[in-house]
Amino acid sequence: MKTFDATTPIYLQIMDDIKKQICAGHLHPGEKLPSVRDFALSQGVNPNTVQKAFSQLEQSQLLFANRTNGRFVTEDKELITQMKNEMATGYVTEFLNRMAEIGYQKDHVISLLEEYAKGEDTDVYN
Amino acid sequence: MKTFDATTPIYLQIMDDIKKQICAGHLHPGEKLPSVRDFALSQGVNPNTVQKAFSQLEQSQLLFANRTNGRFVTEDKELITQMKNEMATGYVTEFLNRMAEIGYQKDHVISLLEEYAKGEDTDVYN
DNA sequence: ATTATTGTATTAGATGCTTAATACAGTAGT
DNA sequence: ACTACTGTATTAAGCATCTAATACAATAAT
Repeated sequence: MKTFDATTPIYLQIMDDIKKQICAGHLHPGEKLPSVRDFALSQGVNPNTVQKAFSQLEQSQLLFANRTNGRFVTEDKELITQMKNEMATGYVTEFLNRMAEIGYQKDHVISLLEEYAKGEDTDVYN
Repeated sequence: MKTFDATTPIYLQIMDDIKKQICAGHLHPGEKLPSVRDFALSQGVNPNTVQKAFSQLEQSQLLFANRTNGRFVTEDKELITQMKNEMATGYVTEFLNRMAEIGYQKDHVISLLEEYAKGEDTDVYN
């Protein structure tokens, strides 16, 4: 049972979660996903909402479906690393843009980040 | 005439824009804002949408309204710097969380950022 | 005083997201 | 063959957002 941000469509948040889990390696290439119904149950949302998220991820080749066998993560590792890079650069540019919009130039941003990096270090992967 | 993200309510985007402009110093304490109608016209949205955004910013003390004289930016500079800090730390933590979620620990993030910082430097303020 | 401009309120309709309740088709497991 | 599970599709309802068209109240400008 996850909590969702009320200001963003749930199906988009589900898509984002799955993409992140694939990027992070928590979902492996070829791995089977829960069924639409099970996933909906576990997230506390309607199966239709999950179906919408899954089918859109399928359109972008990240998932593929066997008619009655279930849905699986793509086995195209190249596609996955590509997506990971795109998401990373997207986050970076969005972050720098936002910081610039409120008056922080890049030097300040980096100093700020270095402080935060010293603070805690709760990384598990890599 | 701005462009809005189709996946986020317009009134929230307007609120965010104004908050950023106040943080960046593009809108000064006590400065008068365009009228609801003018602002709506300039942004290509409905006056009701602007009214919603403005009135919510008023609730958080960032703006105040004179019944028929218009709307103005708060003159509480302390409040503004406080908001700026909150937004900055919010952006930083959100950014680091996102990067961690896709498998980048903080060391990598900083290296990445330093590359981007070298690339371009289009800062105008500070 | 009159006019124009301000914020504010109301009603109605269109659209997208979400839920709910079903139903159908294909296939793995038995 | 039968059962259970899979993805998929459809219809209806509720809700928030957005737009549109007005209207009212208060005041600055004239």
